[in-house]
Formats: sequence, structure tokens, C-alpha cells
Amino acid sequence: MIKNSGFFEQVYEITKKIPYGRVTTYGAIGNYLGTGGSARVVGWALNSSRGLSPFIPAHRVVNRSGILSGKKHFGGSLIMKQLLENEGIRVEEDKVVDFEKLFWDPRKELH
DNA sequence: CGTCTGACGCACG
DNA sequence: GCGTGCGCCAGAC
Repeated sequence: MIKNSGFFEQVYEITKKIPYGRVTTYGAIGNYLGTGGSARVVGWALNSSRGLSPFIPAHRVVNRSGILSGKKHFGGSLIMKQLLENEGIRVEEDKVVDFEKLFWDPRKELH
């Protein structure tokens, strides 16, 4: 468990720990942080992560369906897709292919 | 301090 | 299997 004062910092830490070529969900991060159901706060925190000096791989965070719900907030709808494909993650119709296989659960991996 | 909003998630029909 | 509605927590105003 990360004990940073801000909720955002925790989200950033989790997001930065996502392995290369892997993805996770807002709910999984929220669950790991203890907020549980409030996955919206996670996404909102990532919204503030844009433009930070250490690049936050927020493109690896998708919703539970594996859909790139936050693509539009990357300054461009294709940016998020490009980043994922650059890591070997196939994206079709704004959705991660083999999402279940690429899914990385922080609560399970980090604990 | 009350209210609205949001990069979600789940239950229901 | 898809569309709709409600709940969730945290911050901005």
C-alpha cells in the first residue's frame, strides 16, 4: 500500500507500475487503493496526470471492458491507441484485443 | 456547506 | 447481448 497524502499520487504510482505491454482497469486500481467501487475517481485522477514531468502510462488503463474510454482525453483519439500498439497491444475498434490475457491486477500482482 | 460533474461499474430489463 | 439507470468517492465552484 502506498501511503502518499494525495489520492492522485497513489493512482500515479499504481499506473507507473503497470508492466510494459500490460493493461489494467480503473476499477482494479480503485480496488487496490481501497476506494473500491469509485472507479470514476481513478479516471479523474489520471485526468490530472496529463502533462506531468514523469509520463504516466494512462493509456494502459482502460475500463472493465477493455475499451479505451479515455482516448479522447489524450489530446487526440488516436494517441492512446498508438501508444498501446507501440507496446505490442493490439487495439481494434478502440478496444484492447485479448484484454483478459493482458489484464494486470495491481491488487494481485503488487498486494 | 450544498450541488454538480466525471477517463467507471454493476444491476436490471 | 445491448441500452438504460443508479451508485460510487473526491474535487471544483
